[in-house]
Amino acid sequence: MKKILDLIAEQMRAAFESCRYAADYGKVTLSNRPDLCEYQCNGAMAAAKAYHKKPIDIANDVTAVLKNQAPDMFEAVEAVMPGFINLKLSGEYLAAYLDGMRVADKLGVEENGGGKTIIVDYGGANVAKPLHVGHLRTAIIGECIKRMGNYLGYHMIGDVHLGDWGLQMGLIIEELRDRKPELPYFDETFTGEYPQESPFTISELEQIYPAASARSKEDEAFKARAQEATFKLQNGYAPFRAIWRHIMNVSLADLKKNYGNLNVTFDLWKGESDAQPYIPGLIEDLQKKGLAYESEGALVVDIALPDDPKELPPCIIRKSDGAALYATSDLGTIIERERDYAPSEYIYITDKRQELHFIQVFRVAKKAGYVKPETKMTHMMCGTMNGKDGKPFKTRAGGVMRLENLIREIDEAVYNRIMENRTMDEEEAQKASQIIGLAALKYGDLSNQVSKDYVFDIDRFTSFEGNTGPYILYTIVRIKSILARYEEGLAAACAAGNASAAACAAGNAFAAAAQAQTQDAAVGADTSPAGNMRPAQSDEEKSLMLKLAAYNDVVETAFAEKAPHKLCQFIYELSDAFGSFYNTTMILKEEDEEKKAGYICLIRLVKDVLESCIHLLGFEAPERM
RNA sequence: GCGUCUGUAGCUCAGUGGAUAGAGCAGUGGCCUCCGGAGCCGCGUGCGGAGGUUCGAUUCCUCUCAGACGCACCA
Repeated sequence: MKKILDLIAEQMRAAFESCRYAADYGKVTLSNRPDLCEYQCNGAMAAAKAYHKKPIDIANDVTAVLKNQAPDMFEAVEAVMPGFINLKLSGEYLAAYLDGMRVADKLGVEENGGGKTIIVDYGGANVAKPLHVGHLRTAIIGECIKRMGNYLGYHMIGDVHLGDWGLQMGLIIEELRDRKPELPYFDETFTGEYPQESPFTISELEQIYPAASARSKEDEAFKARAQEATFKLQNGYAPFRAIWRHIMNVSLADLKKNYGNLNVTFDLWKGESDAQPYIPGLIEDLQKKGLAYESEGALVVDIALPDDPKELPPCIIRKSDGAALYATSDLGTIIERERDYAPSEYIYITDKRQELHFIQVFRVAKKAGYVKPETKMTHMMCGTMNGKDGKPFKTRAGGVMRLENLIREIDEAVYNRIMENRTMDEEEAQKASQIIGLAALKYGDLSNQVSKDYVFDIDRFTSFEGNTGPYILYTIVRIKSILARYEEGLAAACAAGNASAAACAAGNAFAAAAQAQTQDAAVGADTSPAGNMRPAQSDEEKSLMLKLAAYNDVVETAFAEKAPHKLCQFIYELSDAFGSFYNTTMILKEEDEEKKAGYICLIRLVKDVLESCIHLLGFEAPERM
């Protein structure tokens, strides 16, 4: 469906043109004075200079034409000093637009992605190290970007891009040697098949790594052994490769579980190790192209561009000891991705501290021609998650908070809130706490601008009041409850025989449609015949309807600007508009059945839009809370 | 030193080249013969500072102050 702003702007542009002004002045925006109008055009003021006329005269010319040109579209078209053109949409037009949304695929959001492939690199977990709060933001934001892109018709490929090739592997191997020297991996004379069974469980692994890491800081000899082991692993030493595969298997299963708990999934579980085969060729190629040269013993590539304000440090491709590093492996990964997917855009989502690294990698990739000039390469820089003290979030003891523990704390906080106010059986309360807790966590994060640091406040995020995830869910649950009662009412009326046959049929069909609606509200369209949208009867209803009509625009903008917080802001405003409407309108008590059906139709669309949005954000609503 | 990001209400955050800069929390007052009151409706204070561009700047530009982060062999 066309966006409502575009539909209005089409009329506005035509009106400017028929008054012999350039159509470009007919830009229409949402009003920033809702007390005066719903939409506005400021083009008359911009045009005043070009045509040497008073803005208000231009505005008057245009409004006169517009009124005749689209009499059914507007309830009011006004020219106001100094030259604003203020618009109010007609109730009929708005209702018809919402009816269109209701039955449209994806509630009227157009798929303009054209199936273009976009690779989203997010997550960035390290194998054998537990996920901690530092991994939270990128995972949540990346998942949302991926979902929005898919919804808009892009082919999004999410890659977790694991840190699976570093020193931590050598540390684990050597620690394992000391703990279990009897294992065949450490017997140099062993010639048989290495066991399929892993020599450690995930909980052992989680114990081994921190121990080894701590030890390496004090024990130089141990650290040297670990470095040696890492080197051997990277050069294909079979026993260590076997251990590495065990580490990978055990750790990956655990990571999948933990990301799963966050409703975060990846299409690819690639890692730095996958880039290794490309590195020798990469280095050779960069040298052959004359881009890489030796500097202070290392191999580097200059990345300067003519209009740089200041010279940027070159990108190091190979250390003076001959080892590859971060940038090298990211470039190797790009080569593989170009070969396998040739995406039209890359989106990397990481902590903002890596900005320089990505500037370097992007420039080398473009300069060497690994990535086409027109391919977009975007680095979404995330701010850090701080505690209430404004410093990076830590546990009470001052350590790094594990993600699992953070989630547990949130779920507990939500559980306590539920139990304060509701009686709910234990099992349902636990389940609801997890669903609501995830919403609290994700909404708390996503409602902030990506690039900014933000304060993580458990009490605020898990509050059921104000601009929070739980409040959004609460709105959805209330609507569900009303819809369920409406269905019951129809069924009861039918059974009692005091309703028309048509109403009964409508009721049954409505119930069937409700039943058929899938969990994935993001694609559901309302095909129930339970009445159509009706023109708004009150200011509250009109505001709600106007807000709904902005849905497709909001989703498009949120993705284009890579700004999930705009989606959050939208659903908060929509929930708020629903709250006002609900408070002033008796829905189920309405005696006029057609009117009532219209209300139901409206709130059902509100629910569908809200559910669709939270699905894009990456969480779901419970049935009750 | 250089660079990037960020300074908006007591706190946490939105926002725009245009009319009176918005929410939530906290504080305070009101609304239930009513569909979930975990709701709704009121009430106060603010664009770090100084210049410039513009008919109009919180928004764009320059300078300045403050904070966070980054500046070649970690990832």
